[in-house]
Parts: sequence; C-alpha cells; structure tokens
Amino acid sequence: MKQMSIGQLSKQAGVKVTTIRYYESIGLIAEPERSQSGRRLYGEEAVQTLSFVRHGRDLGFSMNAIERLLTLQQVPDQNCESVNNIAREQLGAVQKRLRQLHALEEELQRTIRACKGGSVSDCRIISTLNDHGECLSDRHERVSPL
Amino acid sequence: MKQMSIGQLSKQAGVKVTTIRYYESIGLIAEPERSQSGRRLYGEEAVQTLSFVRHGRDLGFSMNAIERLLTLQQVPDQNCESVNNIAREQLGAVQKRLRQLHALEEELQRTIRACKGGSVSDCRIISTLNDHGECLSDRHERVSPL
DNA sequence: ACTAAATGCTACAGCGACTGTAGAATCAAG
DNA sequence: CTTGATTCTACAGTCGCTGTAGCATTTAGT
Repeated sequence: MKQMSIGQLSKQAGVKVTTIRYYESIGLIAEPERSQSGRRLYGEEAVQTLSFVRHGRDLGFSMNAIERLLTLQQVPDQNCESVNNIAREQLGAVQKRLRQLHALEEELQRTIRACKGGSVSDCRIISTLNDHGECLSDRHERVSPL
Repeated sequence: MKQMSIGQLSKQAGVKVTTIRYYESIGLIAEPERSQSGRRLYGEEAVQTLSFVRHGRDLGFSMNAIERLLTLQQVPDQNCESVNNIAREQLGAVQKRLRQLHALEEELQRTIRACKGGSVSDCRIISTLNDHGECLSDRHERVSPL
C-alpha cells in the first residue's frame, strides 16, 4: 500500500493540487487519510478517480454530470442506460453550442470583411454593433457556458 | 428631452433592469440623472449604448473588449485599426473554440457509439473515461469560457 | 381619494469551477 | 543546520450576472 502526497497525485492525474483540494471540499471526491502531521495521503485509486474526473471535464461535462457518472460507476451491476443518457445530453449541448458558435463566426467574419479600415466614425464593425439589427439576437437567453 | 425609466430602457434595449444597474456599478455605462425621488432617468443615447453592449455580448465579446470598443467608439476621428484588432482577436477565439468543440463532439460520438448498452461494468463510456487515454487531453490548459 | 399592483431603490449573497493570497507548519536535500 | 519546496487552513477574488430582502414610490383602476 504505497501512498502518495497530494503533489504526486496531482502530477499523476494531471489535476492541480488546489483543484484536488477543491474537489474534496465540495464532496466530489472522498476525504483521504492523513499523515501524522495532517497531510493528505492517497492510494492508487485516487489517480483513477481523478483521471476520470479530468477526462470528463475535458469532454465538457459539468461537475454535476461527473458526480452522477462517478456514482453510476460505483454500482457496476446496473444497466448503463443512465450513463448513455448523460453522454447524449452532453452531446446535444455540445452540438447546440457548435451551431451557436458557427453563427457567431459568420457574423464576425461578415462584420470584419465589411470594415475597409477608415476612421472609427465609418467603421462597419462599430456600426454593426450600433445597428440593433437583430441578426443573432432577439433570443432572450444568455449564452450557454459550454 | 424625453427621459425614460430604467424599466423602459430595459425594454427598449433588451437588457434586464438588474443587468443595467450592474453595468453601471462596474462603470461600463455612465451614471444617469436621477429623479427627485432618486430614480434613474435615461435619455435616448442610453438605448444606443446598451444595444451596442448587448450586441457585443451576443457576439461573445468579453466585458473588457466591450469596454474598449465603447471607448474607441467615443473617439470617432481615429483609425479603426484597434477596432479591427479586437474583432479579429474575438474571431480567433471563436474559431479556436469551434475546433475544440468539434473534437469534443467526435469523441463523444465515438464514445456513445461504442456503448452497446450492457451493464455499467461493461459500459464503454465509463471505461473510455477511465482509460486515461490522452485523446483530447494532455494539454494542461483549462477550457476556454467562450 | 383610496388602494393594490407594479416598479424602483440599496445592499448583499450566490452561481460554477476554480484560482490566488497570506501565514504557518512540515519535509527533503545539500 | 539551513534553505527551499511542499503542504496546510481559511478566505477573497474571478466573470457576468441573478436572486433576495426590505423598503419607497409610482401608476392604474375603482
């Protein structure tokens, strides 16, 4: 039972020391043992868990989704439908965001192309922003955090 | 000089009342006049400014970028190069994020396709997350907030 | 003129997912 | 034995708002 410090875990899992402590503080990962002097001591399984979390974050899953996935993972005898649902939900969100960003890209390109580079008073970028032309807008939503 | 309340301004500019007050509090927009009883009174130009801000936010510009754009807008006799730079920077960020999200989409699709729907212990989604296969990862950056 | 609903005000807390700071203790290497 | 790296706790800050509490004022209807 070789144990490791939080710094070693951080390197092995690719998650920052402060972030590990943060994950512990919100209850995402379990509190580890402590050394005599009060330092955290982790086993190998912590690397697994944290890598899982990191990979999930890289795929854009929210902490909430990751928490659910971690829980599901711990009950291996159950149908993986719920897992699939979480993943498909995530895929849907990603695709929605892709569409939004693509529209954004086009509007930005149009805007930039229109600017011939005179003085600010003639600037097409500024005037595009000024026209409350409702190109993308008029949805009353905020932009998704994906 | 017809003046309007914050609620009217909110409707005209499509920005929530609380958000307007927030913009004022961070110094993005100027403090307006007040009525005798202390209520904010805005002129037409406030609608312009707020629409500008809203449109900028819709295009994904950060508050910081919008602040710079607002400042530039107020000095119309200057070359619009700086404006162009801000817009191109933004376009670059959007395109970078598009590439990231596209990679994400593909990995999610692969992951979901691989899952044939047995029990969690066989679930390809879970095991994909568990393999610290460094498909997307191994960059040590956090995901951009776009 | 009176009343009820809508709108406005300030001040502060909370969101998510961390990051940074301060100040103290402990550890590992030379 | 000293120096520098690591670790600890606790709390504030990030961004761009949103929500809450508890008032005061305005507006519309009777």
